[in-house]
Amino acid sequence: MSRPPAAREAVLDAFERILLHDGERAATLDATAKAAGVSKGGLLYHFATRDALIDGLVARLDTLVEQDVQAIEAAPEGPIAYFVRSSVAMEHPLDRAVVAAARLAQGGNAAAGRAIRNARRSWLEAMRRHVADPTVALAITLIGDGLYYDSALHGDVDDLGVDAPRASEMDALVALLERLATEPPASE
Amino acid sequence: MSRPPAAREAVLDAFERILLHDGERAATLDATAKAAGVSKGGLLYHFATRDALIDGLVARLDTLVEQDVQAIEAAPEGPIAYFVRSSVAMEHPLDRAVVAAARLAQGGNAAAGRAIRNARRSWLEAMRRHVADPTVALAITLIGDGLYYDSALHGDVDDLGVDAPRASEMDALVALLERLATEPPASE
DNA sequence: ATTACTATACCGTCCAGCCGGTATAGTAAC
DNA sequence: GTTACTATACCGGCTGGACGGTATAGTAAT
Repeated sequence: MSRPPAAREAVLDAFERILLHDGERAATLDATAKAAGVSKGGLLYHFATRDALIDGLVARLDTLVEQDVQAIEAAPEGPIAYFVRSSVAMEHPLDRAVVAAARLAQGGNAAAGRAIRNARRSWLEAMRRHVADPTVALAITLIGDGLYYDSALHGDVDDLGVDAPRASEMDALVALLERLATEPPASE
Repeated sequence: MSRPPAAREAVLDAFERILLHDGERAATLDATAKAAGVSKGGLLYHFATRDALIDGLVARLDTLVEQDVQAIEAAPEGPIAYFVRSSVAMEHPLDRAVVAAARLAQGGNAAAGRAIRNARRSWLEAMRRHVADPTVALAITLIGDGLYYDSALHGDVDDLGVDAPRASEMDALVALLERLATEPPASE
């Protein structure tokens, strides 16, 4: 084992970045290699096919989701606040990986689809563990999905402006959901 | 006008269908023409460029959204139930157009992005008109987005199975949201 | 005669994947 | 401690096919 691979992670980062910013159509091998500062041959050394590249990103997502579920359990501000707020934080590696994988899943890639479904299931289960009313747990995860969807519509990180929830709206939303979670399951 | 155009709508339908089912990468001019049962020349007769095709779909979405907002106001089951339930009905022309446009928006198309933002704004405004608490209105539209996002992850119409909300869950969700909407704005 | 197409051939560009080559570093015989 | 070899990491040019778009000649409904 002679040289540590420098290109591998750089390629994965670049692929993710292009998927976020410009969509799947733009995420070609050439564009990815260029953005990673790697030759095309170098890219293909690590990922022999485009599908292998996708698999690499999916593997990264899987581990990040696992970590996130643990973070939800351990969050000092509580699981609901942590989950809802983290669904709009597009600087976090997890959120970037989720949106990138979602783009690939929508392009028909099976592995990416499986990874996204797995993530959603993990989150729903985590919420169910902390919220008595399963309907409230469902509502919370759906709101998380909605926030992801919105974030994903603005390729750019800046200008979340017009329709993305403002800070005060997010505060009110978190407060509403936490109130619902502590209330008795109420009328059925 | 000597002959009514038969291919135009067929092309738009096919383009939408491929976008839903296989993603933007698959929605090429050749594939669209073939799926519409139209020659490539015939497609290009109506839509001179790929962007023109997208504009056609965007225009269709705009009118459907306008109609939907009126339907929300007039819905006999109430605006909330109508809005939430219609966000998972992927057989409706509106929902198909929304998801198709979302795919294009994520690919970086500006017109599609504008149309999606316009739709979201229209729905949020409609909910605000019918729900006293603006935070509840926001939560409802986010849940709508989340349901769209989920639907969009299954390219297929069938097999919404595993993680899509079941009928009973949807009933409970609608009941929860309607309870929230009629309750006083509560603790602030 | 105008409109709405079909069918086919073609062009330049882009893309996925392949391949021959190179650079670097560790291994080990002598 | 130099020589010989191997493995890993990467470069960059190439090819065949697909894609967006153009062009043209012809057909059929109104």
